[in-house]
Amino acid sequence: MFFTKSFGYAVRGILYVALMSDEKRKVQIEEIAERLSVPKHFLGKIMNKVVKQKILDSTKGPYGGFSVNNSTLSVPLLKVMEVTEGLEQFSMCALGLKKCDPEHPCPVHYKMEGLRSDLRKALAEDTINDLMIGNKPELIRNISAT
Amino acid sequence: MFFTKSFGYAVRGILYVALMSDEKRKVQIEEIAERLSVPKHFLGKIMNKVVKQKILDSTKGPYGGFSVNNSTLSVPLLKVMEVTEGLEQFSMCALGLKKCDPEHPCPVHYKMEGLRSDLRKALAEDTINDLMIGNKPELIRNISAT
DNA sequence: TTTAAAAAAGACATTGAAGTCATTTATAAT
DNA sequence: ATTATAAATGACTTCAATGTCTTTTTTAAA
Ligand code: FES
Ligand code: FES
Repeated sequence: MFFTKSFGYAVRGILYVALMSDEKRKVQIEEIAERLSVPKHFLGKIMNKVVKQKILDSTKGPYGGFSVNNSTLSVPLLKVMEVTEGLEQFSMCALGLKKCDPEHPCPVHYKMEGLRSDLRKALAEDTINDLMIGNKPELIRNISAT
Repeated sequence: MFFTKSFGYAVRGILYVALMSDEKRKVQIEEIAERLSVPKHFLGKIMNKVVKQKILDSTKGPYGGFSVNNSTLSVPLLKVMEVTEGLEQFSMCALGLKKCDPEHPCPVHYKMEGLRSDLRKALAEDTINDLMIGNKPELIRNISAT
């Protein structure tokens, strides 16, 4: 795949919270990790970053957990990528060379630049909300690892 | 970048040999590693795989080294990727889910499938020869890490 | 046939992503 | 105030990609 596991965990975790935290209920890391078959503590660290970047809210203590805020649904996947693995990918040479720019184009530079920008555009356009079309149970099934 | 370092080393190594082994001269790993600023022994292992897959020829001993064969120039980059890091990327879920198919599409499946197939197509179309247009010294500069 | 050169092979070391575990901090209910 | 709950934090382990070093194998020249 193009991304780190952290990115996948983050997207699925955010999505799960967005799908489940209907009313006042908050969603605990325990539940997310179980339903998504994801390592609990590792997911915890990733969700922590997500909260620090205001993509989700969290509260400690009893009846605490993760919940959406007023920006959650409009967060683009590119933002999630930025939080989890950074955006260096998009400015790195596909062949691993130090510089990647039109001044020092490796033999695949122009082609790769096009593909990278396609991917980046797709991630910038797609928001959490865009991933939530469809019926809830099916969506949840489709983000669970089985 | 989308690829492993191994892939980049392989492409650059093959390209260097294709550019330098004009006449009867063979190119040694020592020279390749130096010119491309790549770890010698690691490159050696990668070149070894490349030779095993008949992308290049090699001979041991004095006056030995790596040389192009009659298929080298028509090898697509996809083949180089297959040799170095495999093609699993193209059938893996972008979110890390076990299955990746239209039966179990994650929320980014269709978009990612499109992007992946664009990349795959680009790599399948582009051959070593396609990367060799232009003047030799500049090409060599452009695959050196500096 | 001996020697030197070069690739091939194998045994380790390093590194960063991923994962585990224990402790600390914050908070809601009583 | 105390307690229980849940996130946050930090120390550690694991694993695969990468990188280093040494030894082995092959081959051409003399
Ligand atoms: S220089 Fe290689 S992709 Fe830009
Ligand atoms: S199922 Fe996720 S990319 Fe195909």
